[in-house]
Amino acid sequence: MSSSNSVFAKAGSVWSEARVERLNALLLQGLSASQIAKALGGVSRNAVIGKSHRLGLAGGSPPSPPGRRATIPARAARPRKAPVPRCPRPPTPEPPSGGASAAAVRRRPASVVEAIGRVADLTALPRRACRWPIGDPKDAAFSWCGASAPLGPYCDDHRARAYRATPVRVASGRAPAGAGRCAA
DNA sequence: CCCTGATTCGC
DNA sequence: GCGAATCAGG
Repeated sequence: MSSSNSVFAKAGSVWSEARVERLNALLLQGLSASQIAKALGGVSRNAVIGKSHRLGLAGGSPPSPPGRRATIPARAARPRKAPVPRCPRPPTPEPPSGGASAAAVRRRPASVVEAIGRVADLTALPRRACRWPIGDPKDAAFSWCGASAPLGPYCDDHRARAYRATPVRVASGRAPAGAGRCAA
């Protein structure tokens, strides 16, 4: 049974857990696929989009902001080789209930820095401060690490999680939003 | 022409 | 599952 190599994305894979975390964080911030792609590095914008779709964070077509697609998804991609009559697409059941989804609150900043400036008041985070997103950016309690990160965008603790695919979970799990603070 | 995301298919 | 290619719109 040589099933497909469904080896889940782990350390070593393109999308490690840490990578996916960043992808989610940046996506929630409203960064564009290209921005995220460049932020992560090594991945193309299409890769980011594809991954976001697989994660279930399929954009959401923000109709409000100027530009950025506002069309129906009933478009057929290029006929690569054969028209292969696939199954008819379901009329996309709309789950409008519950709270606002990630795509519902996404904004459209021009850059990461801009996103940081608007989401959280990081006026005190000019440089060498850990930029690890804590909690949901859309949450009022959202905050950034802010610990000393002289070697990179993240502090020692988060750097390990960002660059290493080792999900070093804290003893009691993850720190709750708001309480996210790195011991400087 | 630039950008964006969405979709599909092949690997 | 991942990503290039392509489409489509602003």
